[in-house]
Amino acid sequence: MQRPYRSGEIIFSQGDAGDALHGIVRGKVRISAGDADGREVFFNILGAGDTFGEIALLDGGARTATATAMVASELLSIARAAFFATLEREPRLALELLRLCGERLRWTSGLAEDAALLEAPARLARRLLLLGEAHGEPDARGIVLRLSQEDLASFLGVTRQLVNQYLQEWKQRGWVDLGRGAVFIRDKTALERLTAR
Amino acid sequence: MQRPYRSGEIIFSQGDAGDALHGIVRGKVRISAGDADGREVFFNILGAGDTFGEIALLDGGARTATATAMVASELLSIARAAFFATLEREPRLALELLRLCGERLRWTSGLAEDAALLEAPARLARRLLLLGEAHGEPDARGIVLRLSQEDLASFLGVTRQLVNQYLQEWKQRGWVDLGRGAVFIRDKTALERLTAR
DNA sequence: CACGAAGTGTCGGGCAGCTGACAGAAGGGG
DNA sequence: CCCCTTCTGTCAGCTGCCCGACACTTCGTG
Repeated sequence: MQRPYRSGEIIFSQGDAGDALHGIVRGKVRISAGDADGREVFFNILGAGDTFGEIALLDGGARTATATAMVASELLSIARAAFFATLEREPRLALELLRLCGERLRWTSGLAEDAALLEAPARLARRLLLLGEAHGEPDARGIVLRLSQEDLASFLGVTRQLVNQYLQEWKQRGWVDLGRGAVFIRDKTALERLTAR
Repeated sequence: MQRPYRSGEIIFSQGDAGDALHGIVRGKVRISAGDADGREVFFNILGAGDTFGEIALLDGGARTATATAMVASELLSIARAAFFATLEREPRLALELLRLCGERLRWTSGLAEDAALLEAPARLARRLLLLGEAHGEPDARGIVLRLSQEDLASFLGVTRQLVNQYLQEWKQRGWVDLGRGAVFIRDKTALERLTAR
């Protein structure tokens, strides 16, 4: 069934006993995990056409992450029982879900690999490029990424100050431009050079 | 089809255009990724009954990681085309693979989360416990984990020296015992306290 | 339009973890 | 049995990143 979510509304929380798969009809959803002290890591940002919540759907276990609507959004949800019932009648649905899982696994293992192998500036450059590709909108000042530096920091597992430090450096060099709650990517190639492993 | 692998033999390498799913009949396989400079991250260690290589199987893309036989092993492999052909006749296979994907996603996102949120000692304690659960053998000196400190370090994305430093500290306190190429877990509860987030 | 909240920009001080280096112990293969 | 390789244990710098703090700007809202 379909229903709207307000901006900032929590769709489900890490640890919840949830078992529904959600699809985004309209809007943006952020997937994150946090610890008791309020520190947070971003796993992903999803947009229209994306699906999430597949882990709990598959094994019926607790939610591994928290999903929050970043803007007013419209979500389509299907519960575990209903999903598996549909699967019986429509086996091709499984293939679709498998494709989704493959994609998700690529993204997540990429995150883990980057975290272990890359220094902060390389990780920042890499995430900027990936997010730019997925959610950036073209603009006079470059490809716009509507994310606060705080959010970027959570994405990398570093502090806001460090993110600011590198962005400032790159701004000097003309690689990016900065606005309140936004980063403008101006020189993709320069950022790509930074991510060289 | 089934075939044996020698200890240390590479099953597939990161970046390869592989498209087969592998199952472990006998032996142990390590899944890792590396950068150009030879640094390496471990993602997982798998044993008999486990399956791996599902990402490339699902989307036909490049291997995200390298798989190496840690000991002499026997693997069962099925190519992409054969797998999807079987899937047509046996739709329940898809459910099995979906369950596997859910499991893998849980593990991988746990890795990414830990890397971002936990300090080195907490990560070390956590991985010791998880690996101990999956691959530890009971022994007079505790639960044995047959892994060099070098390998443990790759698992966490830190240096061998740091791993050694914490293991020494914990050995003093009687929480673990150390041998060449092995860690003996003696006090699970103490290690669990360290992982508290 | 005034105020509070949220975001940016910037600084020092401190420390966790890295680099490089070396010595000793424990296998393993010829 | 001996040599070579692998692994452990340890130390002394160095540095990347964190923490706390504060000023300034922008935006939303009553």
